[in-house]
Amino acid sequence: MPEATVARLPLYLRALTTLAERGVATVSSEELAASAGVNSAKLRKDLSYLGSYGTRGVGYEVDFLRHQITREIGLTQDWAVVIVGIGNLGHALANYGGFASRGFRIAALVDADPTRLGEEVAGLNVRSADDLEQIVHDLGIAIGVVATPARAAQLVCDRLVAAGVTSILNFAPAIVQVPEGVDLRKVDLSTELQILAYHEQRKNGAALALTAEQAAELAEAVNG
Amino acid sequence: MPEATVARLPLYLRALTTLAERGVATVSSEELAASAGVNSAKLRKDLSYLGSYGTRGVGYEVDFLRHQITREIGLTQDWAVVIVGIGNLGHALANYGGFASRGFRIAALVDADPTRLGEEVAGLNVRSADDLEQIVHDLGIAIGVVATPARAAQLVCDRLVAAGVTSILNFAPAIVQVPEGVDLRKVDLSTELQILAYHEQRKNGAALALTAEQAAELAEAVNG
DNA sequence: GCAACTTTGTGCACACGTTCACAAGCGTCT
DNA sequence: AGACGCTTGTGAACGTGTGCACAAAGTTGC
Repeated sequence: MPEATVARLPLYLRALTTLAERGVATVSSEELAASAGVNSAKLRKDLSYLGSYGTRGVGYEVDFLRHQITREIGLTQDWAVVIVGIGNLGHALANYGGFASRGFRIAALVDADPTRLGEEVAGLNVRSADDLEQIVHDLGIAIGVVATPARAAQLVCDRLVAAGVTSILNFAPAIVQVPEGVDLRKVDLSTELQILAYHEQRKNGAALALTAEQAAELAEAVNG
Repeated sequence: MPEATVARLPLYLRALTTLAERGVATVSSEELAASAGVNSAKLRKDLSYLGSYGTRGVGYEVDFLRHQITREIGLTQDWAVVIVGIGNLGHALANYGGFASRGFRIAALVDADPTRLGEEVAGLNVRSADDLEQIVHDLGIAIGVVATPARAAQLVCDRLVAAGVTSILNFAPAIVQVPEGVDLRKVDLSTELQILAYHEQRKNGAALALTAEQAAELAEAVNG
């Protein structure tokens, strides 16, 4: 299954959940694509990787398709997650309700700052980073979320990997290296803003360029 | 300039900043690529869109290249940003130091909850969502960050756009539509985890499949 | 000044992802 | 039963992105 398709399945799943809550029983690729914000042909091709779960002339059964995607992504089981770094962002992540409702259970919170140990966040006690290996092992954690400062990110990832974690979601603004076989995704808040800034500047630049062109035309009109 | 290249420029910028702080004056594409975690050919092609700023046989001058990328992305000016939705995530974003240091100034915080109004977060008073249009206009805000619950996201985006915001970074787990000419990027925490879960499951599944294959081989060996 | 070495910038081939367009299949209506 | 309308699933064309490989261009050493 193409990586691009995998990245869109959660999108479809969310759209289907919304439809199910509204009591919709069947949906066409056109409708589902619209509510997921993608092209209908792309949606159909994506879904075709799961199998032929649609009915021609009718569409897709919402509940059935939802179950198929859930199974494909692996959300039928629940995943234990450890969050490392309980600063502002770590707090927000620990309290984020969207994880639990999608099969991700925050199993442990870890921080290196001794003054934070024992603090209760989202119903869990913050534990020492020294115990990271033990925690990962005891709770059978496969997914780690890194919300530490940039300088700690590589070390934390190394230790997570050494402890047996094979999937890491990194929020720290740092490039970290992981060995083959470990999946690493990164979410970088300021990178996203920088990409927006680039386009924003180009919008303004385009306006200025147009003005320059208009000025040139004007000059030509005056001189000609 | 290709979109994929634009998305990598902030990465290079960060790597260059790190090098500059270490006092490195020049860097080869090979070294820079390594610290940004990309292929060196890709790095060179990306940089070639900016111009021919390297010296053959030597490499790139760190400070100069940094300045060029900064200019290209549009970080020579600073951008006023409004954060809408001051919940857990909004708090974390408001306090995130990485924005200010990269030319993004949090100019206003807005929330719809009347009990939160006037609360001071990161040195700013939380203002009423009713004043959104006024705030955007008065402070010359071009970039909006949406950290509201999912159900409010579309309305907030509509109002931001109507007020003149042309770039939006959406953290709400909802698909929102924006008119042509408005840039929308979304950061979805649980989607990222779901993608990891998919690969995690496949790793385990692959292990099981291997076992099944081994079992088949074993069976054949026994029967044959 | 020239040869040897290093590194950039880029043409080209390939892989990946997207979109179009349409045949195949299902339900409905007469 | 057969014709008709609708929607899926997919082959094929297209566009974008990646990576190799090498000529061009610079530096260093003699």
